[in-house]
Amino acid sequence: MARPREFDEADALDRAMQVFWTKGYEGTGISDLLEAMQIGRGSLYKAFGDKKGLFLAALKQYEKNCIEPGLQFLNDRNIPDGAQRIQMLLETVVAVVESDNDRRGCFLCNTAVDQAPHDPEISKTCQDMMGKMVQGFYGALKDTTRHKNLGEEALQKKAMGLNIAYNGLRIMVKAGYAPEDVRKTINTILAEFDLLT
Amino acid sequence: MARPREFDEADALDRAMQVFWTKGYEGTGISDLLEAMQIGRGSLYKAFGDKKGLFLAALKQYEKNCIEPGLQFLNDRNIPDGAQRIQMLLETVVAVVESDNDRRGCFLCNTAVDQAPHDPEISKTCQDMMGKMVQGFYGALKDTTRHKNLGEEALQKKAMGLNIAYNGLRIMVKAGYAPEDVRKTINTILAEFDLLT
DNA sequence: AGTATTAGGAACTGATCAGTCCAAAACACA
DNA sequence: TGTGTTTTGGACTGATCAGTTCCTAATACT
Repeated sequence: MARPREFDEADALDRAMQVFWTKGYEGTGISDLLEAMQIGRGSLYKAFGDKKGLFLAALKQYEKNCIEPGLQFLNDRNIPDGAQRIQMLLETVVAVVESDNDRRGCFLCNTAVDQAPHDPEISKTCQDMMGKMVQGFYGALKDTTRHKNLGEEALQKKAMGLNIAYNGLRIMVKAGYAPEDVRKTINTILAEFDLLT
Repeated sequence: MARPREFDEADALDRAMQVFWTKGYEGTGISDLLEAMQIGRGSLYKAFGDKKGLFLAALKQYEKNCIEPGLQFLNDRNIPDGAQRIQMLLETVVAVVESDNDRRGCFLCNTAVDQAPHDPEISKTCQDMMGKMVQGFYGALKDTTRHKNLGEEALQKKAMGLNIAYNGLRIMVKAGYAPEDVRKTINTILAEFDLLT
């Protein structure tokens, strides 16, 4: 018995995510969001509370749209060798630069760098999401012949190491390095972590 | 034949660097800078041009104050084993958290993430500075018994790999991870890169 | 002392910031 | 066709943004 919402919330959230991802939290104005989301001011504040609320919702949307598929890929037994899965995931980092000239990096990493230190709620969300990434690497590592005999703790540590390497690669891209340099570094990482196929 | 400057430029730059480092470019207002630098608006604009000019100068100051000493340390033969120098450098990343609860991370990494993609001049500066970091790791690697027999290219690649691991560790700190987790990851990195002493 | 030149600082610019308010609009139900 | 409830979007708020202007202060040189 009320007026129904005229916009699709998930759709609007996707657009908001893209804006925050591209311009960062501080770099994004409410007007940028309104334009991208194609909704009015009142609707935004009624649906998401305030800027930070919308940002957190967008971050969760990133988890659903980008992190979760990554995890599924890292645990996808259709590619039997986990090392190959890891290699393919790392190569997406450079692929998006080459195909779309997309240097926005990882929205999660970006947020960890520029917002997590200033807000405990965002900090906690970042740690949770990074924890999931680590578990993704862990799952892939368990499916490698070379490491399946390692203990659980050793695998966890290696997974954490891979995750910070992944984050570092994302920074390298944002700093502006050429795709071939990034690719070379990916190979180095794979070699050092004993993941060359 | 003119009025002399009343403030010390390097000193003011140090303070500006601290503010930008702590709050980021977008998060920093001119008023924040004026308060920290203890100078007036006119002086700031006369001496540094505009906000971006001041930021670039502060970034250079970071290079001089923080990057260069790091490079010297990585190449300091008073510690004969390069692997130990690398270990000690990585441990400073967690040490600043434990002693000062300083989670500002690396000003260079922060800038690469949130400003480099939006400004070619900053992008270039970031790449230059990261290149220096890589050369620092390279110098240390050359002083390790285990790797001195590696070819130059292999050493360069390993140095680049260490640099992105370093960047990843910085992100981990900013995300809010506990010092013991970071320390554990440092050990993992050292192990994977065959740098355990 | 007088003059040229630069530094300093406060008042001011228009633009933009996040957020609020409110009247009109659109629906469900009676 | 009312009536109650919620959405909508534009007008508006005061605060802050980066940057300019202009007058005074402080020096060096003649």
